[in-house]
Amino acid sequence: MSRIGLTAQRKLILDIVSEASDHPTASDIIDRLKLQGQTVAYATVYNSLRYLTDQGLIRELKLEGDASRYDARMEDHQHIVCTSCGRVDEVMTEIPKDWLRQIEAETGYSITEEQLLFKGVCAECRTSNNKAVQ
Amino acid sequence: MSRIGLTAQRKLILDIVSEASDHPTASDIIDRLKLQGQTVAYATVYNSLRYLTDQGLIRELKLEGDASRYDARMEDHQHIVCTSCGRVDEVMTEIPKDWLRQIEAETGYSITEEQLLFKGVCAECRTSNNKAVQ
DNA sequence: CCCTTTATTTAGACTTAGTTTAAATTTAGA
DNA sequence: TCTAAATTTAAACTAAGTCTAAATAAAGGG
Repeated sequence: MSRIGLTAQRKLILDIVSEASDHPTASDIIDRLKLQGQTVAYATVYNSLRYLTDQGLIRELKLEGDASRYDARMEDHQHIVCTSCGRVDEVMTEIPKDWLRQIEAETGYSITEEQLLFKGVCAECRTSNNKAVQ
Repeated sequence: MSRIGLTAQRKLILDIVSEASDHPTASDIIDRLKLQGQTVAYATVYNSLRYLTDQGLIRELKLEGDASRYDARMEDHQHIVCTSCGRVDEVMTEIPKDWLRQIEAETGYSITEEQLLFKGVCAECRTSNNKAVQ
């Protein structure tokens, strides 16, 4: 029985996710590793991201687009994406407990997790009369 | 300027999505077309799904797994997925308005859309002492 | 109606994101 | 040190979806 914990590769990847504020994709992470002059195999990046997710050290997010994004903020929170510029911000406001209880009553499920994605236009895009996606 | 509306292929696909209660994927839809003895090109299924989504006739859902799912119920609603058996149900309970206003205040966004995914264990899985994902 | 233009469908090549495989390497611990 | 288990690696592979260019269908003006 071994309890290796963080290998060098996993640590590198955890550090990148922890220091990022933009919820990077696997491919973003590969780019940043290259910028640091590190070479980590493609599959190792994916394996490590799964390992870190399973260990509860990071979270996998499926937001817009095809590629999963990763987030090292583990406090309970949700996300909001700007339909105009694409930035993703954190939503820290807690989900109303009585609303969750209402949903459990309606559906018969016992809820264990919530993945909430809000979309809208961020303050910057609203002020800079950017008429993109509105 | 032409306003063709529904071609034969698009109508076939809309009917499949409308009659389904299981949020089918593109590949599910291709299977069901084959079962009906219809042949619609692969790319046409994707093109049609996008067209129908753009026209507001169906909704694209990104739930668990890699493939998008499609839903013809257009009333404002959300989804809940059972972590034990994988079934997906609709959540009709409305999002508390004051909570949304709170999030707008916190983030500075003006919210235009919500994609909320709840996870939990459905009533059936709980009673049939299925210990899978708990 | 016929002709031209525009939209749609089609097959198949291609892309992107991620998984699998099997060998090589590393690590842990007896 | 030696062995067994875990991890990393490169490369092949898979799944989901997009793109391209040609073929077909439909619309509208004359």
